[in-house]
Amino acid sequence: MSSETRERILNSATELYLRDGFDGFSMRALARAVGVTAPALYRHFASKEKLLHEIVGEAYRRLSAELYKALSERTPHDRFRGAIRGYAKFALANPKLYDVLFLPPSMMGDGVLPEEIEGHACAVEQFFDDRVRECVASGVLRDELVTSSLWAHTHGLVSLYMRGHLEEKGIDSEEKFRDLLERSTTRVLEGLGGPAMRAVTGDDDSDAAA
Amino acid sequence: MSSETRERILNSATELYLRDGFDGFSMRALARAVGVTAPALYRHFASKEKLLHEIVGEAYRRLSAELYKALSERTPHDRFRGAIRGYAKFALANPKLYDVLFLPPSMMGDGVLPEEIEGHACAVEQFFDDRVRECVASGVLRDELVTSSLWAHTHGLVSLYMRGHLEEKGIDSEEKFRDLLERSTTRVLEGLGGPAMRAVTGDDDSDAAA
DNA sequence: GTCTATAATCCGATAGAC
DNA sequence: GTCTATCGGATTATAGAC
Repeated sequence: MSSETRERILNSATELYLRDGFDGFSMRALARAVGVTAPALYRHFASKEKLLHEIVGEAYRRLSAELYKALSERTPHDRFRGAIRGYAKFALANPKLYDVLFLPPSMMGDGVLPEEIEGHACAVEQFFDDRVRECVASGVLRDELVTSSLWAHTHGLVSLYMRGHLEEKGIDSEEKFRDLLERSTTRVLEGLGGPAMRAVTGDDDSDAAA
Repeated sequence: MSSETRERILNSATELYLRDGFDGFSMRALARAVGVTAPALYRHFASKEKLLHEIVGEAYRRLSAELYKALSERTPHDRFRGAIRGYAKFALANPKLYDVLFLPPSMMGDGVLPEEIEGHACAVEQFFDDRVRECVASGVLRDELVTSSLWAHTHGLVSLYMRGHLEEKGIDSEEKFRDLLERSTTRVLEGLGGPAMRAVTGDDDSDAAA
């Protein structure tokens, strides 16, 4: 039963953290939300900072679980597209936890993040690197450099959607967003440029000829 | 003289905001920086919240100023690339101000954002729409739908860089980031796919043939 | 318009009873 | 494991003298 209370604290803490930020987050308000008194929280977490670090760890754990599902796909391209879908699925299913992964550093406290969390972050990046690398090997992607471009495109779309910046363009439901993500990813892979694009970028960027 | 003092407060406030972020910002620290005492600030701003709203307005003003510089370029494509550069330039020069433009509204204080700020946000989106539209008209971009893809790609890259997620890939300076942004944008316009891409996306996505 | 002084509130964390 | 009580400190904001 002890871990059940811990879980309840952690859930409320995640919500409060994303609403109030690191400094705005208060152990007292958390205690009120959970329905206990403040000192009781210190039976489960050594300090405010430690508690918040656990939230970040949980976020990475859930994201990783979703990503690794893509490994059951059969081709590099399917695993790569599956990874993007899993990434977005995690973000839409856990919007607050997703926000945690990209919160401004100023809201993550003064101290440095524990090594365990840094490890989780590296693992996610490595996962995407691996997906891209095997796509390059099979000729589906141009080169390893596209990892940044694709991650940026995916994270950017998710981020804009979750903050309502795509509503003016008619993207007002998860279904429409998933459709946009699929079509936008395909377009990015094929090129956003129109018929006149080659003339514009072909002669002043050596990367185009490589 | 009265508005001059106000300006001095606002400048220091912006600076402190850039250093400490939304939560770390304190009226007392601001008073110390300006060289007056805290109560004096309340002669010029009704509350901390009102003062911070003015800072958000300042953020949009700086972003817009950077964006509009791109209008002096001579072709739609140059104006569009210039807009992306200006967007990133603002973000790198004012990282904390950039963050606030994408923070959930719940973290911007209790009340609703002033209408003036909402107007600024819409103006920025309209600006990007216009840049894409004239690129479509001149055949440099495929269609208006790429606005989301390009904004997402740019915002995503900036966001990943500012949170240190690109350091493992050797992007550890603003100069390297600007170079990555240029190359990644060009690649996205031309397509990230390799020689085998058409076979993968050509038959199960009708958008490819359009 | 700025100051000193202060009210009122909130915070993280701990001690010790139960 | 949770409680009451409390320390030491921070904050926003106000009152009233000058």
